Amino acid sequence: MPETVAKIAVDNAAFYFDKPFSYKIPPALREEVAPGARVTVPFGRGNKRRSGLVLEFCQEEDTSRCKEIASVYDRELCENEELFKLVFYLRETTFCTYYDAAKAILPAGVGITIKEYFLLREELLPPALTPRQQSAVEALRARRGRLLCADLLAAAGWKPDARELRELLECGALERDYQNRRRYGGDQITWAKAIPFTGKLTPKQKAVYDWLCTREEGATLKELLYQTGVGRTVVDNLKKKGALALFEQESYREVFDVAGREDPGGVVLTPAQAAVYDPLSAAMAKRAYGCSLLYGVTGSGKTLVFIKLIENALRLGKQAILLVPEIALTPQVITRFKTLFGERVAVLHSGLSVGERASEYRRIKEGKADIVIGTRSAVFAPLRNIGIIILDEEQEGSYHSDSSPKYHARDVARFRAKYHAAQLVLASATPSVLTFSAAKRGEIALYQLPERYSGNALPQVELVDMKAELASGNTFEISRPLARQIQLAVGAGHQVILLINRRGYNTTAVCSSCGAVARCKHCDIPLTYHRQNGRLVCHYCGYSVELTGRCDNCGDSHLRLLGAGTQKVEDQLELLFPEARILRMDTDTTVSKDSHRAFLQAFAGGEYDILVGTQMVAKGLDFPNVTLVGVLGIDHVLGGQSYRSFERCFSLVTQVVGRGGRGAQSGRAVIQTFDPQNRVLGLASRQDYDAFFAEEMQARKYLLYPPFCDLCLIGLTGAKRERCIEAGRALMEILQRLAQGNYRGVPLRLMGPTPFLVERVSDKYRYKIIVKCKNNRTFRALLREAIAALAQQVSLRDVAVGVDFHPDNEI
DNA sequence: AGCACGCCGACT
DNA sequence: GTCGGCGTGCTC
Repeated sequence: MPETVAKIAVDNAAFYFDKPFSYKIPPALREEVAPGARVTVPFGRGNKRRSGLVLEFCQEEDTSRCKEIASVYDRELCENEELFKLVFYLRETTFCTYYDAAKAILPAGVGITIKEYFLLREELLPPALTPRQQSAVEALRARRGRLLCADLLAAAGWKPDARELRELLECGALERDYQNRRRYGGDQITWAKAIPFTGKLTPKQKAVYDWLCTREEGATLKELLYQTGVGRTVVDNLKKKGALALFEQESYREVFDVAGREDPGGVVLTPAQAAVYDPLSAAMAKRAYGCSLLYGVTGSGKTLVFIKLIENALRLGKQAILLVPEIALTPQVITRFKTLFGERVAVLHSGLSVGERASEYRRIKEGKADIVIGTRSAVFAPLRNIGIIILDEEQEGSYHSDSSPKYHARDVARFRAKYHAAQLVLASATPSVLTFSAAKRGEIALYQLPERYSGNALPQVELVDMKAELASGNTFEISRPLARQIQLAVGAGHQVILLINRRGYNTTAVCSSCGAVARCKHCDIPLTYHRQNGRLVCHYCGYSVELTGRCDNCGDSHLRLLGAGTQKVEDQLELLFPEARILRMDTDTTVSKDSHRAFLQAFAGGEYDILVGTQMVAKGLDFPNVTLVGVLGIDHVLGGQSYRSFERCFSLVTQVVGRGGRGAQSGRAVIQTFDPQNRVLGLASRQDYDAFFAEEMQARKYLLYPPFCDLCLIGLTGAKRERCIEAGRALMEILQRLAQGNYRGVPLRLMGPTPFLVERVSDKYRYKIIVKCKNNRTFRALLREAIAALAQQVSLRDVAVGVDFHPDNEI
C-alpha cells in the first residue's frame, strides 16, 4: 500500500548530498505540510532536529525507514509558486543547496533557531550516579527537569559526547527535547554597559572595563571588542563578575516620513528622455518579456525616465522593482520616490531592522505597496504582478552575492521578468562590457541618453603625473596641481570631494631592520593599521593585535607605519589648508550609520569645505556646490588582477567625473596617477565609452574573456593545503575525462588548481580551478557530475567544493 | 556539513 | 584500566 511522503531537503547539507529525503507526514500536520513549507525533521543517527524544505509529495511503497516530520514553521513559499520555482532555478544555476536558496529568497527574520533541551525522567534514573551525573541531575531538578543542552553540559562539565551523558540517554533518564524559536537575532545588536565595580579584575578585564567606563551610554559589543582587542570570553567573564551588563537592542534605522507630495504626472520628460520612455512603455503595454539597456551618460536624467516608467506600470495595474547598488540607496533617493508615490513605495535593504523589514515585506505581500526600491536582495520582493524591473548602475559588483547562493541580481531579475512577462531595464552610464555587447549584438534592446540633462558641460579632467611630483620632491599624497585646485575651489566658497581608493591606501607596519611586514596569523595578507584603536587589524578575518612597535620576525623595535590611509591624507590636508573645514569619512570607522548620514547632511549644508572618503561615501551623492573632485590611488584599480579591472576603472572615473558640476557651476576633476599616459584613464577622462568598449572587446576576444566565453570558478577550501591541491587535481582529471567522454564537444578550457589571490583566510586554504566555458544546462550537468564523482572518488572530508559563475575578483 | 561509531596512544 | 584523539561512513 503506497503512502504519501514528503521529499525534504535539509539545512546544512553539503552540495553533493543535498538531495531529497523522504519523510512521513503525521496526520496532525497534514493540513500544513505542502511543497514550499519549511519544516523541522529528525535527521541523522542521533535524530538531531534540523530545518528542511519540502520539495514535493511522492508515493512510496516502502516507508519503513522513513521518519516523521516534527513541525512546520513557515509556509511563505507554499503561497507563491513563482518564488518556489526560484528555489530550483537558484540551485540549478548557482550550485547552492535547496535550503540556502530558500533562505536567500525569504526575508531575514522569518527563520527559526532550534533550541535543544534535555528532559529528566526521574523514574528511570539508575541507582548509582557519578559525581558529574549527580550535578547534572541537580541542575535539571532546579529547572523543573528541563534544561538547555549547553547549560547542562556546563553544569556537569561534560563535552557533547561524554560517556556519562550517553549512559543517561541510553537508559532513558535523559531525553532530548526541541523547541522552535523565532529568530530575531539576525539584526539584534548587543550593547555593553559598565556597572560600578570594585572587585578584582585580570589585566585584560581591567583594560576592557576601563575603556567601557569612558562611555557614558555604553558601547556596542562589536565596538568594545574592536577597541580593546579582546575576545568574547573576556567580556563574558566581566559579565559573570558583575562588572558590566549586556543587553540586546534591535538595530535601528530612521524611518522618515515625507512631508510634501508631488504628482508623478507632473514630471515632464525632455524629448531625448521621451524617446527612451515611449518605446519602453509601449513594450510594457504588450505584456511580453523584454530586456533592454538604458545607456545614459551621467546627469542625463535616467531617474526621471525610471519614474515615468514606474508610473506607467502602475497605470497598467502592474508593479515595479527598482534595484540600486548598496552605496546608491540614499535617503535622497527614497525621499524622491516617496514624495511621488507615497505609501505605495516599499524599501528593502540590509540596513533595516528585522521589524521594519518584516513590515515592509508584509505590505508588499498584501499588495499595499506596488513599488519596491532596494538593494540586491530586493529582487526577491514578493510582488505578484510585476510590470517592470529596473537595475540602476547594472555594472556594479554589489549585484552579485558572494556567499551562497552566489547569484547575480540581474539573472534573478531576468527570471522574474520572464515569469511576469515584464520589462527588464538595465541602466548605466558605463554599462558592463557584457551588457553593452549584448545590446550591440541585438540580443537586448538599446536606448540611449547621450546628453546631460542640465546642459552643463562635463567637468574638465586633469591627469596629474605623480612620478613627476615625486621627482620634483613632493612626497605628499596631495599633488601640487590638486592642491592648487583645492585652493581655488575653497577660496571661491565651493566644496571639494577627495576620493581615496581604499585598496591602495592601507597603512601597514613594516620592520625597518628586517623588512618584514606585519601579517595576519590566520590569513595570508598584511595587517592594516587602525588609528582609532591603535591596533593592526586583518580585513579578512577580523584578527587584531596591538601595535607594540616590535617586529614579530626579528624582535627589533623599529616597526614603521607605511602607506597612506584617509587619516594621513587628512593630516596633510590640514597642513596645506589650515583654514579649511575638513570632513573625513571612513567605512571602517565604527560610527553608526546614522552619524554617517548626519555627516553627509552637514557637508551638504555647507558646514565643511572638503570631504575625504572612500568611494563608498561619495558615489551616488549629489552635492550641487561641489566643483572639484580629486581621485587618489586610481592606479590600484587599474593594476587590479581582474579581467574587469579596466572596466571598473573606467566606470569609477566616469562616475567621479560626472559627480562634479551638477549645480550651476561647471566642475573639474583631478586624477592622480603614476601612469598618466594610460589608455584607459585617457579614455575615461574624455568619457569616450565607445572607444573604450571597442578596445576592451578586442582584448577580451584575443585573451578569451567574457563576453566571448563564460567563466566558472570552482573553489576548493580546507584546513590543509595539500588536500586542497589533491582534490583540485582529482577534479581536473574528472573534468577532463568527462569533457573527452560523455560530454565530448562541450566547449571547455580548464586552468588550475591554483591558489586564490589570498591563499589562506581564517586558517583555511583556498584553491581554484578556473573554467572558461559556455554556461548552459549541459555544462552545469557536467559540473554536477564531476563534483559528485569527486565526492565518491576522494574523501571530501576536509575539502569543501564551491562554484561561482561570477568570479570577477579572482580572474 | 555534523554526528556517532570504532580503533589506537597517553595518563591515573 | 579509561579518556579522548581523529579516521570513516551515513544521513529518509
